[in-house]
Amino acid sequence: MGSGQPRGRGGARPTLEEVAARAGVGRGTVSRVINGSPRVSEQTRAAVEEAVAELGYVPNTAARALAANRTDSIAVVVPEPESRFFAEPYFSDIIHGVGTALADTDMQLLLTFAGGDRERRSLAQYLSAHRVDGVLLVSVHADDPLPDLLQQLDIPAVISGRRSADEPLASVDSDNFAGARAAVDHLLDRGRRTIATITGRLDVYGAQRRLDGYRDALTEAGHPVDEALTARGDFTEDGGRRAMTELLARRPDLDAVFAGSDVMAAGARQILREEGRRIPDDVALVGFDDSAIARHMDPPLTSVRQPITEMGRTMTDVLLAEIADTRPAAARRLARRQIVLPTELVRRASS
Amino acid sequence: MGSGQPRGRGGARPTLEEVAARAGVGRGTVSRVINGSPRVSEQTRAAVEEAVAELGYVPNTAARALAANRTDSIAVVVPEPESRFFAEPYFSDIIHGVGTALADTDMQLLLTFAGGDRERRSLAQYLSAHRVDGVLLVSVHADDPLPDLLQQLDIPAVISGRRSADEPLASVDSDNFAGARAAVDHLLDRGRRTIATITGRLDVYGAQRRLDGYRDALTEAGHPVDEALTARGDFTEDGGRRAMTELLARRPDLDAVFAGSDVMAAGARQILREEGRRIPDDVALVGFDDSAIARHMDPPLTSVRQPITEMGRTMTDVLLAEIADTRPAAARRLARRQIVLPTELVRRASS
DNA sequence: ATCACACATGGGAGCGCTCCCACCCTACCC
DNA sequence: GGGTAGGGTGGGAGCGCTCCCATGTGTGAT
Repeated sequence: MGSGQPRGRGGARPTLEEVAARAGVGRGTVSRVINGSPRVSEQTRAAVEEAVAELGYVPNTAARALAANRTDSIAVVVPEPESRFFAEPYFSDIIHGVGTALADTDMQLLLTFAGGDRERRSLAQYLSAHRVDGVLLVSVHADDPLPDLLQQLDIPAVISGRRSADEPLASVDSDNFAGARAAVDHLLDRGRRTIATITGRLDVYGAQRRLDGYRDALTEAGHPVDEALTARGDFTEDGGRRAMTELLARRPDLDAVFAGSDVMAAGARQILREEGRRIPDDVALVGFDDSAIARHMDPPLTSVRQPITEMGRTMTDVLLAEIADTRPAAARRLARRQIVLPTELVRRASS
Repeated sequence: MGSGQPRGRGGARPTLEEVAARAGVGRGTVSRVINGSPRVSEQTRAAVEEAVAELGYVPNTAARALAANRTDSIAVVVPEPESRFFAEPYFSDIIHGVGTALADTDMQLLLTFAGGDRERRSLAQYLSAHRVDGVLLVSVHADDPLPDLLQQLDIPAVISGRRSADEPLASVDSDNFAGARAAVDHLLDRGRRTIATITGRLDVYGAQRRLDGYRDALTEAGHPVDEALTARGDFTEDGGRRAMTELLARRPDLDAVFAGSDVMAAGARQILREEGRRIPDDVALVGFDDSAIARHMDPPLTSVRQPITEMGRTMTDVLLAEIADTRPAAARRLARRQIVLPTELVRRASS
């Protein structure tokens, strides 16, 4: 169909101007229709829409971005070197949630990879230059410069895994504290009394909160918190093994372990088995994340489920709201939302 | 530093023109320097680079895209409704590989979610309108209209998981055939003689190739292929369970199972255990994918590892090469590359 | 000294859109 | 009947860049 000389790959695509000509109206009117402005009469709108359909017109994003100074796209910053983020199921699920939230809009999703601190610093400039409308930050370290830079540049951003209790950026987290409490309460219910914990890296706020929850549950139940029952891991399987070995050496009488992640629980399980401890008969084991590992472990692992997909969706919703917010920067700053989503204990055979 | 009235969020950013003024040269010259053209004298280049550094200039992507009719970005199409793609470890690893390959370039990565066929159809138009420079297609069904549409629109694309032996698009796959052969050869080596297989959905070409490899290994070893030993799964755990139940009913004497995916192997394992068959003593089990599940299963699952991250990297390299190729469409079509990457058998306790 | 040519450079003309101002026309009011 | 809104509309003026042509400017051959 249609001839006209093709201009590069994909052939020529109709422009706003051509739609306007076809519909017998001006450029401005077509623009108004495309952008859903109410200031267009019903019949004009119909005529334009018909022309759009006939020509198969789709607006040119680049031109729109240039003229309107917005990109209709947001970026997810992927902390590349950290395998934890790429580890199951975090990454996929977050992205899935983001995708779901974005499906209703015509926003695009950009994936950017941040390496070390140097790269992160240049990334901030990069992001602002590319005029991404907003940024989703996941799994950020306490000393990461990126969040502050984004705030300084006044680029809307939402963080998952807040850096501290008073995170200045909008944030969405799961309730690590309550999740840990539920896990430990469950172990107490099961009659366990010597409950150890393997923590994640404590410079990750969420890991600290899980430890807090563990302590709180014990204290509230009237049990003293024995520091010998706390071992520090680093979210890796190997760290889980080391921590478990340590715990067993310090307190051979322990009868339960709450691990700050499923992966660490897997490492712990291996040591427990090597040492001849039966799960759950001798030692009950509970993890955190409810990843695929938990379901397939032997015995299947009781774990605290985080609503990760929902976190991705919520983050996106919050970000879109921030982007849409046209009030002055100060007002926007005050309105920043800190959202905490509930966790859920999934009981399986390991406890 | 600098005043000037800010224009929207993020403040005003320097333009090419300002850099040119600062360096005392014309716009064209700055453009040449930015884009690495050789037709600039050494000292002019130095002057421009200094001005760029002083001003912290970063080119405006939208303007560049509009003027040059290219976007410096590629899209990964995510087949959203299929959980298989989001399942461990495919998605993360592919993306990881793509990110690695993109790190050396200044290309951006766009994630687009394709729902049903309708959405996919409109997506093609969308992609061409957004002027993505190229598209990465993963996990495509035999009857997906998107690949053909992309070809029709002459948008560079690379597919992973080719649809058939004569895939017209450039493709990158792992060697499913050889991987399956290696798995079955390994079982034969172990002295197993009644080897069953659980296939994935056979409208996925890779699943068919795995079945082919299974048959080929048996035939070559002088064993007849017994159709009763082949059961069809669908890549899900539940499908694995159903297939295993079927197989056990048909051939209670089987002594090994080659599953077309780790997830299906997990399902099979569950049935085997319920039926009182010990792994590997009574029945040896081998999976495909070498996912986290395989490492954490009990006993750890022997599995065929696919170099998924490398596939992502290779796909991206091929795509970038296609984008850079300026020859006429016909010549480009002829040069399309079909790459097959080697798999590797990872031996664990299940066999 | 003259011509030719390559190389380096400046800047006009757009890319396709949004924004906004000016304009027109049709009520509606005094 | 004239004045006044105000909704509806057209189109100029950019957004910041690349492309390309025109214009120097220096070098070597004639």
